[in-house]
Amino acid sequence: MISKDILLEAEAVLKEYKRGEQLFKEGDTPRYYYQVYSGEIKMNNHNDDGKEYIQGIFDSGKSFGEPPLFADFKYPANAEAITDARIWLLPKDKFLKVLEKNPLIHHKFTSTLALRLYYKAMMVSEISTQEPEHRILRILDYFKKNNQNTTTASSLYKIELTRQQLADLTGLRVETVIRAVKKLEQKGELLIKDRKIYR
Amino acid sequence: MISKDILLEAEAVLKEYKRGEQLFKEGDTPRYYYQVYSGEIKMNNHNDDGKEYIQGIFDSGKSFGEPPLFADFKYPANAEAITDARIWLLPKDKFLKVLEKNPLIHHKFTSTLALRLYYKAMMVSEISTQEPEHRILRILDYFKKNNQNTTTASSLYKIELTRQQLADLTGLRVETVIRAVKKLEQKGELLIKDRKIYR
DNA sequence: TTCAGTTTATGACCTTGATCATAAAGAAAA
DNA sequence: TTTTCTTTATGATCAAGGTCATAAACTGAA
Repeated sequence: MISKDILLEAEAVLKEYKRGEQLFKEGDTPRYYYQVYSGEIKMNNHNDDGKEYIQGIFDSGKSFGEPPLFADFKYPANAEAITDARIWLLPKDKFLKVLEKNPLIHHKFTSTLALRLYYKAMMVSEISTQEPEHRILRILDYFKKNNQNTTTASSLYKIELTRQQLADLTGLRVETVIRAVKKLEQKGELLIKDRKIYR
Repeated sequence: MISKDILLEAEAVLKEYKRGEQLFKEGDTPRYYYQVYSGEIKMNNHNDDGKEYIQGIFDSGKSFGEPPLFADFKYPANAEAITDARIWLLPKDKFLKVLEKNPLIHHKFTSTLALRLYYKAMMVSEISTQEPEHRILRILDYFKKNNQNTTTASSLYKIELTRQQLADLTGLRVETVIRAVKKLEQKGELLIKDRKIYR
């Protein structure tokens, strides 16, 4: 995340996207650094018959799509607005200059990449070896740990994801997620209130 | 990858490991930067009933296990010697100092992380949405692209992986890989000579 | 307050890749 | 040059999760 003043100084612009609009697609050449000002963005892939895999969901303050700026490759996934959103766009060369001038910011990005790698290593291992309930608990715990408002000291965390999103994040089908979530509720591993999942 | 003279200057030591020996395991606190001098190392996870997932295989010149040094988390996977190996070990703090003093090296690592993220994004999407033959071709092409000796201009690349390793990299079973590989040979997508796969 | 769209829910059936068993070919070690 | 271990191979069976169909609950816009 780059602070507003540095973004402005580097001449970043705030662009609006409508719900469902695509920011870039798999295979595109990366030209900008993207940082969410408001709204939610997802990065995803589709296989030939349309099945979706969600690589990540990014909200206020989060950046996305930087990796190819560091290593010079095409986008491996699409970016799409989940809700109406406003996004900071900073051209690639200006972004790299900001990093050069600010070693601390550079270090922050390296650390962000490391954390994303952790998430992906976890997910790919879960998806390739674990069964539905295990996968779901894992991702719920991950979201809880990383999005838990530290002020909200409640031990119960509300999952702000639909069953479909949960499915597309874990490589499962909606029906499977629905059934697994119910099973997990019976086992006391989570709570369902007003159709929302709490963990 | 850090050059030999910088490694020596930072007082890195060369440690020997026997085939099958473990360098560190999931959950351990990271203390060193690791770089392969000779031999091969794999990073992997096991689920409760022993099924393995291989996160990556690293040979001469490659480093591994750095992400947790940048963002301060425990190892998400084990590291194990596939063959007898000699590995450079550099204590975490000395490694970070090397990066501070050498922005170019720091940038190189950021770029390495970005590339690994690309690999993982590709694999997790493949594993969660694509069928066996597709997954296998994808990883074969990835290895071909990234390990192809540029001098060996031959368009045929020899895969130096067993069917079992291919299975553990793609979340499949050996039998499935064997059958899929044969199917792919029939379709002319690859070649089998002396049990080795060429693509 | 009706209507369209989204999300959750549930049952029946099916398909793919896992599992299990067994064996042969190669490679490595004794 | 046997013996042991690893790797590849192949058939039979099974089960988990996908697929399909249908519907109810909820949301939000007209």
